[in-house]
Amino acid sequence: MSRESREARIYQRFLVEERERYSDEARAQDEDDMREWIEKAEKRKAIMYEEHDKRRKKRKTEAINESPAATFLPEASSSSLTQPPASLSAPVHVEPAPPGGKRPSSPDSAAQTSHSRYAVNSSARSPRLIKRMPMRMTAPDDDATASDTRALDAVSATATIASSPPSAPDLTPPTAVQLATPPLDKEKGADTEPAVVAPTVASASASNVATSTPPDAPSTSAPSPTKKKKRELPPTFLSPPKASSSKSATVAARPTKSAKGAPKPPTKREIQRAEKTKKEAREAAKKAQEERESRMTHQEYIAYLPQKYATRNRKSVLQGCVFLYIHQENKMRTSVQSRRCYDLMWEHGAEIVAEFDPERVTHIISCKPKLVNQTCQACNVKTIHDIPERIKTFIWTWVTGCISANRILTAASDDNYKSFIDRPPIPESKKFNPRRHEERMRRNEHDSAEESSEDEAVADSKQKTGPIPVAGPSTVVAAPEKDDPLAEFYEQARYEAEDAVSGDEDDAEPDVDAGPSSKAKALKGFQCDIVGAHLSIGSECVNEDIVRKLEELMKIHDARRENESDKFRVIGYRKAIAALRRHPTRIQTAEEAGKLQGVGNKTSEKIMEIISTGGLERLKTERNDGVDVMELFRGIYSVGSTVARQWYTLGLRTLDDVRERKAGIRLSAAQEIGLRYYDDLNQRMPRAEAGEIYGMIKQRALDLDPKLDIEIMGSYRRRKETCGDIDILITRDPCDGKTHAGASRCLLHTTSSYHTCLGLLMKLLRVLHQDGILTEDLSVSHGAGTALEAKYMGIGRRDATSKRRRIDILTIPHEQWGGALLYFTGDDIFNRSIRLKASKMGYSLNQRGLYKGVIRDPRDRTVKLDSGELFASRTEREIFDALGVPWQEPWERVRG
DNA sequence: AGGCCGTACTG
DNA sequence: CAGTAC
DNA sequence: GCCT
Repeated sequence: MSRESREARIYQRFLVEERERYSDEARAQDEDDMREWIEKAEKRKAIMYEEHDKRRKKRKTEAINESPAATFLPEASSSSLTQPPASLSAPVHVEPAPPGGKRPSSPDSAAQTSHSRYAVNSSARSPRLIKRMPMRMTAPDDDATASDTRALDAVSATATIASSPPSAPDLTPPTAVQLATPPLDKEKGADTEPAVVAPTVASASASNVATSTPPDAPSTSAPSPTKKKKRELPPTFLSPPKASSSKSATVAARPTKSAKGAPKPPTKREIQRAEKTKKEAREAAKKAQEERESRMTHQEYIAYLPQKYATRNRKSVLQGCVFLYIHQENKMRTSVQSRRCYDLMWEHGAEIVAEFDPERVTHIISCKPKLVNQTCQACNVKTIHDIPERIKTFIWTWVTGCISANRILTAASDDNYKSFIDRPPIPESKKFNPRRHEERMRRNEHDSAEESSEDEAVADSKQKTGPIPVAGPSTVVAAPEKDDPLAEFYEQARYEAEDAVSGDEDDAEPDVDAGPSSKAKALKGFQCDIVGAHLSIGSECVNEDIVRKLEELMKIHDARRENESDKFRVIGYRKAIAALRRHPTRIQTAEEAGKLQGVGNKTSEKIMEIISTGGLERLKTERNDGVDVMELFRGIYSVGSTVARQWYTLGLRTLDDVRERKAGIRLSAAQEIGLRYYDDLNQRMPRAEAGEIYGMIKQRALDLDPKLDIEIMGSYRRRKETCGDIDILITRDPCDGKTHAGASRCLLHTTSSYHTCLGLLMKLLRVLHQDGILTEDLSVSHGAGTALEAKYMGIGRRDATSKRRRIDILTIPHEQWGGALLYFTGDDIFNRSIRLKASKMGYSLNQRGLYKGVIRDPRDRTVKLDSGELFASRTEREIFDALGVPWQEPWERVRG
């Protein structure tokens, strides 16, 4: 009550102040803009989804008919170049239909209409509108592509006009700013979105529930606290997968309980020590347990499950299912992953069998896609079609999907078809529903009505929401909800995460009884731990010739990129090269090279060859013009290896080919911009210029709100002599009740003050466009209009005479300053390294901060079953300390 | 043999 | 979802 | 590619 009302009061004051700055007329205009903006955005999004869906389906069917082919062809370009004859001479912006004309007509017409609309837009807009009203959407929303014109469009358009008149449309295509739908249209968006009035530090800690809630109706009227806050924590969101692992049946005592019961009174140190001994005992037991388990066969482990979980209640999500799990492992042992999968399935109520029994098995779960052979083998059938239709075949992600949705997913309700192994398409449409119903009836005799009657798709959206990480000051640990069924799980996760740190802290604490303090804790071997790694970088490298050759080789692999492993090969090369660059003395022998971190056998052999012969055979044999062309194409912003190869395969060889849209290629808005300023954007700018542009932007931002915190990051912050782009980070201390965000949806609907809805970033962009500092936009994050966290990516320049430069602007919640700074300062290798270390220590590091207690899907580590809890993020140093990484100034973080 | 950073926008 | 970027 |  008190917090809400105080926030409301603060917000009221904020409104009053804001109102004073606006004339009635201006406000009315802004309100219109905003309303219109929201409507259009929602409509457009709907259309886009629809279109996209259609297109995807179409493409799918096409793909089947067409041969894959498209490998790297060294020559034979000329023939394909001449293939679409008409197009080459045709006026540039008339796009030739793709060969075969499979696509709907939209592309061509879209390109044209958007051009013409561009003209209309820019001329029809009254000067006043252009000036203070970039949100205006004049374009009718008739076709998906053209309706891209929006938001900043007007502003960027004006800027573009200056440089090249619309009469040459081929040179100045519209700046298709993609100011996509604001998060407003998602329930979720509105909720997670921080309020204009962010809770103060104190109030944040006072509420242990989720994040700040936007002050509902700031004034009196009927506040509707009902629907919004429903979601705090879905009753049974997901379950502790990890829990099982630590649950060694032998270790009965649940340390979590005591931890929960005894909050703070005893000194921190005492608790830590007590926990440490407990933890050690636990760990020993756990390890022994793991050891035993790993020696079991799959069959044995499955048989052992009931015993392992004898003392625990099982969840019911998967109740009634009988799973056969398909894996690729040696039958005599079980891997950790498989065991975790078994655990998870069992814990959620599934029965598991080791051998296929068509009478019993209801689902076949494959640990990964495409294990058709293994599946057939396990089921003792010839083809996958011989498996009775009633038995569903899914891949593992389906299981985690079911668990987080808390229901059995079906192909009908879940369009994630990837979760399903390809089976004859018939059952899906026709027989599926009745059968599903029938099945459901059978397996849910007990908990009946509610489940079977529900519309799954709808139910899904209700339940999906996960727990929201507490974004408070990192020192505050929110207590889990008393009646939250997952409380104990969170507690467990937290406890385990602390294990990871406490060891490190021991090292720092002199008083702890010597003993096992420095156990295995000190994780090492991470690039980020090496202090002074940058020192040998600045000067010209003594191994430059070697590096050159290896870089060549890397580029070749980069260009080829036929499969996933090529990607990692490139990363491997990059690391080796970085190590070589850092090495201060001339490499003399292969052994010497091999000692470097990141340089292995293969590379040291190559190095040896270079040293002795001065060249690399491999370079000569592998090199072809494809590599050069791919490199050329990839220089275009937003063109990556895939597109570059596509174009090459289509016969394109030069940028002019691209400009002329040979072979009917189409460019995205960003690619078009990237192409237009190809030369500018591929050139690094002198450090001084970056500083100047930063200064100009900072000035304008401070004009809007003097209390902003603004910092330049990236290579500038690392003190590089030249900068590839300009990264600017903006935040604002919410201590006075204001933030840099705009109003959230609920405010928009409960007040009539739409003008306040424009977040700082939006306002700033407007100004920068007006002043000609920003000239084009590449992408603007959804939250730019309203959210605390938003990212802008675009192009700008110091003045009309200088080159165009990449500019990124980021706004973030104040408490994430450290995490964001760390991340956007880099460099790349340092980031990877420090994140890897975090992950190995049981944390997760991202641009928002360091999280602990993150639970990942044992199968797919990128899937988080629990997003964890913010652990440190206020300052960079806080994060370094938590990870045991020695402090390094930004310019000391250079690794590549 | 299995990893290799983690997240967001576009279309 | 794939591709791209940071 | 490299590393565990």
